[in-house]
Amino acid sequence: MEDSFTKTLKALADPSRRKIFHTLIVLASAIPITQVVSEFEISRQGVTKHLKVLEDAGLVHIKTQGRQRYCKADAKPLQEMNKWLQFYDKFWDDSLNSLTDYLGNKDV
Amino acid sequence: MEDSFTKTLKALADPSRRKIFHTLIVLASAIPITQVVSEFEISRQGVTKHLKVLEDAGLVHIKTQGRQRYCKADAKPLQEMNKWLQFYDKFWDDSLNSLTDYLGNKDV
DNA sequence: TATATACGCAACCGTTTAGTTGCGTATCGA
DNA sequence: TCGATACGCAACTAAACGGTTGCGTATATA
Repeated sequence: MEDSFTKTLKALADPSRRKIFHTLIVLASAIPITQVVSEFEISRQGVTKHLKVLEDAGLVHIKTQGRQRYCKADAKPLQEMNKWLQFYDKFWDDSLNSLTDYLGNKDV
Repeated sequence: MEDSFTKTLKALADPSRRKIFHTLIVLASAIPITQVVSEFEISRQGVTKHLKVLEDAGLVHIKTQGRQRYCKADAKPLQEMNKWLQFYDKFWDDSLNSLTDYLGNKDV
């Protein structure tokens, strides 16, 4: 299928999903889908779809309890993103120092 | 239109574009589109489209010189990504300490 | 001047995406 | 047991996406 990192990026590339993820992670506790829906202007099915994408990326975990499905955010997949970024931080300040550090020519 | 952060994430959510970006940034110099194309198995127009998305996200800068268009990667938009991530690193180790740090209840 | 090179633009195609509506069903409370 | 609640599943739609092909054109070179 698709690698997990691509899944994570795709999941977070949508503003609605970022909002849902943010809401859930700040809430820090599991809440039923209906309650998630009440925070947004999208339909229940719309939110459910977004939650599925987030769940597929491991950014949200859902467990059923009775007739309710509790959602909880999980930031772990972001670690991979952070790791990915760490490679590029050598480049983003545009300074020759960091670049030559990467290239290993510290004497230049 | 679309906010810059969403553009950045969408641009990088595609594996081909990540590869192009990576190739360009490691190369550290501006190269013509044709040369970029030669590194991949996608058609020239495919690569051009990807470059346009990357350029629109500020991850690549292109300048014309004669009949050639030189592309150069720019990691600056990644800083915004890094900043975004920094908010969430409080959550990804799952420890109560970091969470309570965020909540400001250091005495709990 | 003729030819090759390096591109842009536009059309097209199949797939995915973001979102909706409709309907069915399991669970809970009165 | 009956109605409300909390959902899933499926179908649908309009738009975007990743990629292609065809054609036109400016620039460089022989």
